[in-house]
Amino acid sequence: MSMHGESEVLLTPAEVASLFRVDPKTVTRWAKAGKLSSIRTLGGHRRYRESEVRALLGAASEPAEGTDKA
Amino acid sequence: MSMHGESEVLLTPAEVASLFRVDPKTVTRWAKAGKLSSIRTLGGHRRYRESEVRALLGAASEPAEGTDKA
DNA sequence: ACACACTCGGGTAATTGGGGAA
DNA sequence: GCTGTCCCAATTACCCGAGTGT
Repeated sequence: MSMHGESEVLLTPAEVASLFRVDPKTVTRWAKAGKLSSIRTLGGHRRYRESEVRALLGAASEPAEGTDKA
Repeated sequence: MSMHGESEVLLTPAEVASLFRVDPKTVTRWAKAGKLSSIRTLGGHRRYRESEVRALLGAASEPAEGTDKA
């Protein structure tokens, strides 16, 4: 066996949906809306980058950060 | 130049499956469907071209990039 | 030659995609 | 505007036993 250790970890729609506590269809909508990048299998199913999902999960919108607009 | 002549890097079904986050059997199905070229070992096992796999993996839709260029 | 992991083949559930409506 | 659920068709995942690769 060879070890390259260079692959990007991809997540299935169900995985992402589970992480966000939403329906898999909703994750699909996010991908369609361009809010989330997706890689397609040769059969057309979507795979998502774990790193990107994690980043989005970590992006909290607490009332003490972001833009002080209003 | 990046030609190795006939020394093309080949990947095993498990390798390709890992890259696409699918089951090795699914990769086999892609090969049967002609969506992916495969080379057979003398025993009948399939091997895949890394360059081809990489090219197919590059088909990712990104959210909104190239817009933040003020 | 032995052992172990992987891949082969076929068949059957589960998931996903797309559209549309609540 | 956003999400969850319905339909149906396609794709994918897991079951087995047997052969291959190192």
